[in-house]
Amino acid sequence: MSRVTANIFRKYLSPFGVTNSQLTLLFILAKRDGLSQKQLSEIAVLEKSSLHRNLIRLVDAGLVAKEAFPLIKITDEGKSLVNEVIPEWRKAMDEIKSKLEGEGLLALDTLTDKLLS
Amino acid sequence: MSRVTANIFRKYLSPFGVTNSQLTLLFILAKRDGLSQKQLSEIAVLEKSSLHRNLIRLVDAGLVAKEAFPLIKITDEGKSLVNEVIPEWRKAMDEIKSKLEGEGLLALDTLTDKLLS
DNA sequence: CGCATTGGGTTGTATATACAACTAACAATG
DNA sequence: CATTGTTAGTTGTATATACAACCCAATGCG
Repeated sequence: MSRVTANIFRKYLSPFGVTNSQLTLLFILAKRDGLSQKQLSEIAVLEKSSLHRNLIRLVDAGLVAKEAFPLIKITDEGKSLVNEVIPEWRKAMDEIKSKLEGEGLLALDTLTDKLLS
Repeated sequence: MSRVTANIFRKYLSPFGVTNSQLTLLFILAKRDGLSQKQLSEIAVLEKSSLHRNLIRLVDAGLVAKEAFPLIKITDEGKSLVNEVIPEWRKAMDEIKSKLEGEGLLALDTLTDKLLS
């Protein structure tokens, strides 16, 4: 299920040049800017080293800035991107939800049955 | 959500020395042995190159054999492992389900709201 | 005041994953 | 029969992720 949903997100997000994880971080910063890596990693449920490396890519892309180190801030460019992406992100969520619901209320049960029957 | 669930699986599976993905493949082969990589990759929704590399690790671990190449077969050791692991795997699933249900019927909605509010 | 402890951040390493490019082998058709 | 075309499998590369080990700074306590 992780792979299926990640594939759907990727399909909708790739035109924007951001990955699934990167967008999650941008969403968090767009809502509450100026977090430490520690805080970000807790909110995103992302190991601190993984977060660290994601940030490198976001800074390289100019979507996030470490100027106020140790605080992490989203740039104006990052904010614009978030706003542009949201409609496509919603489409991805809709596709995921219909896929999950289409296969029974809790797709996990179905998967369990299929795997362990 | 992918990270949260992967972490739960990892917690229960690590004592057995298999990863989440590897176990999925073993489950599939335990149910229907002797598949081509192509078939396996379709069933597991796993890109063929990713599958290829997972198989290398499974073969190294002696859980899967490529003797009947191009058919992939689970070894007796692999089958035993699957049987040993299933109870722990169920515990992981239970923990995941209670986490999902505990946060509202479709946790995805909650997540959406949290992220985009 | 100095040493120890703690905690955030960084780096090393292994696995996971996808996409793209390639190879090899088999098939179909002129 | 040879050339072409398709397809499974492999390899190259970039990102994602976790865990473990580290470093460095700040703080606390003897």
